[in-house]
Amino acid sequence: MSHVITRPNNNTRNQNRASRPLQVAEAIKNFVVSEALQPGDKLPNEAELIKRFSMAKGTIREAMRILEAQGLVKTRTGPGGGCFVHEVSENRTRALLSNYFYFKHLSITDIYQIRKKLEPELVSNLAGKLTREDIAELETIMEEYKTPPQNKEEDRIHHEASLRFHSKLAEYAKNHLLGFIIGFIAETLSEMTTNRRLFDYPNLQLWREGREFQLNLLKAIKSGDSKKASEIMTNHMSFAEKLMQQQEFKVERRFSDF
Amino acid sequence: MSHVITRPNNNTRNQNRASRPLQVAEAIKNFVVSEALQPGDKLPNEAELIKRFSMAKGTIREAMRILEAQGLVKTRTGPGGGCFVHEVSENRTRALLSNYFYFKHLSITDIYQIRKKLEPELVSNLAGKLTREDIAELETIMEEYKTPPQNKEEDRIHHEASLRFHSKLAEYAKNHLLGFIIGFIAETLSEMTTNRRLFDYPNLQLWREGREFQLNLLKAIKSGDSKKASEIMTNHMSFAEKLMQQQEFKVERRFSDF
DNA sequence: ATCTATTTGTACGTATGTATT
DNA sequence: AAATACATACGTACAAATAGA
Repeated sequence: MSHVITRPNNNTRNQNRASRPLQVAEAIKNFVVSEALQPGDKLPNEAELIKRFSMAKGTIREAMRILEAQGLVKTRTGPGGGCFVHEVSENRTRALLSNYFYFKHLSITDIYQIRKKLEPELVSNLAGKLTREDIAELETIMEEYKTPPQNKEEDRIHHEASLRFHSKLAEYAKNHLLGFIIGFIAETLSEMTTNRRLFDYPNLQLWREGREFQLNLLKAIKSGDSKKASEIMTNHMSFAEKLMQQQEFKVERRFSDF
Repeated sequence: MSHVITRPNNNTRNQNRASRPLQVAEAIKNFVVSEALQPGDKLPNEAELIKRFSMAKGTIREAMRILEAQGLVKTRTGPGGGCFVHEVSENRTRALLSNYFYFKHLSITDIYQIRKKLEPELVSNLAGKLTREDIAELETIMEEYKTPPQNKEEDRIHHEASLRFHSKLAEYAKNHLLGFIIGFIAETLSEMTTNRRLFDYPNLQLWREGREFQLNLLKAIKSGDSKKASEIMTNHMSFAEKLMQQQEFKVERRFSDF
């Protein structure tokens, strides 16, 4: 017997019960699970839900906004429109997670403690597993790194390209949890360092190390040398951490949009 | 000049613009950031927002539901009530993150790859840093572990207590990112294993190892021996992973409630 | 290209619930 | 206990978007 959407009976009075929209949202989530609905599947439409729950239009709509805010559904107007189950996107999840860290404060040390442990692990997994296309994508990013930076602007572009390089590696992770964490960290660093105090002149040492790192890493990955890849990443992480520490980043706090 | 809440002007027509409630929600988030509002600070009330945005009550309310779903605000009724900035709770964030992994699928191997790297790191940080009260809390959890399990039910209780032990350690992390990840994983495992296929009889070997682990770890932490603590955790992780692999867990997929 | 049917989105007035004073 | 100041819920009417004829 499958789960049925109905109005929860609140005979009990005056207690800490959830608001009606929240109740509706939870009921719909249970419905999705019990019916094993997949992304793209259609939920009952507004009119139908109003009937099933015996609640007002506004209440049902607020419930939909809750589910939408969580990224679990998308709605479309028009014929054939309605409310559809939606796979929660990585971007949205990252944004929600940054909201959590808006009031906490992460230091460079905190972030690099994780990076130093996980990124070597990641490249160790990837060694020998990337397709020609994957490699090509990484090489495209490296193109941006080809020449030494001539000015501050190029310095900034290089810095962001280097974080994109790490994000791209994260995308290839078979371990989705590992990939998500590393991707999240790369984005966080990218946001933190957008407004960073740049060196007074382009940093050639940084450029050289970064380029060498990418070249060596790619070579190790191509040749399937896990141990080597891991080592290269470990060394790079130590270098990057030291550099970031020196630069006294101005951490920009903000909420990410969706 | 600070950011001001006003109605976004959508002169443009018929394009992929965000829905009004979403626009309002984003505007309010920007307002919070620009005014540097802190948890507990009050947002303008419904009537006020209706005026400022020149939008209907329902639209404003839907926007509030979005922010509430993200855990960024809480509303209270009554005089002195209204909408208040709220620090996003860890539980809520964990729930949102599990939604993301609802459609991805994490294996025991995936999860333990992270655990094996991060949990030793955590206890290494904690060694010598815990207060008498912290230790006491951990010992309370260990109480549940004191006697060998007599039946399946006790076996289950022990298993959950052991995950709570890890969660508790995560709470003490100074590195909030590290703490969050470990706490999230512990909760995920706890959910995954609620319905696990238990052994036909209480597992004494598991109990013995678990208890020994907790005792030894606590000793190392008390004495401030980071290296020892890390080692003990590493060994325990290997043991736990092997055990989990053997048990062919039935992974229960569901959305977490709030 | 226009109309039509369908479905969500917006607006608003009213009534009710809830917590503080 | 009553008044007050809010949020919550309801129901209707109409606007906007979109697929298909």
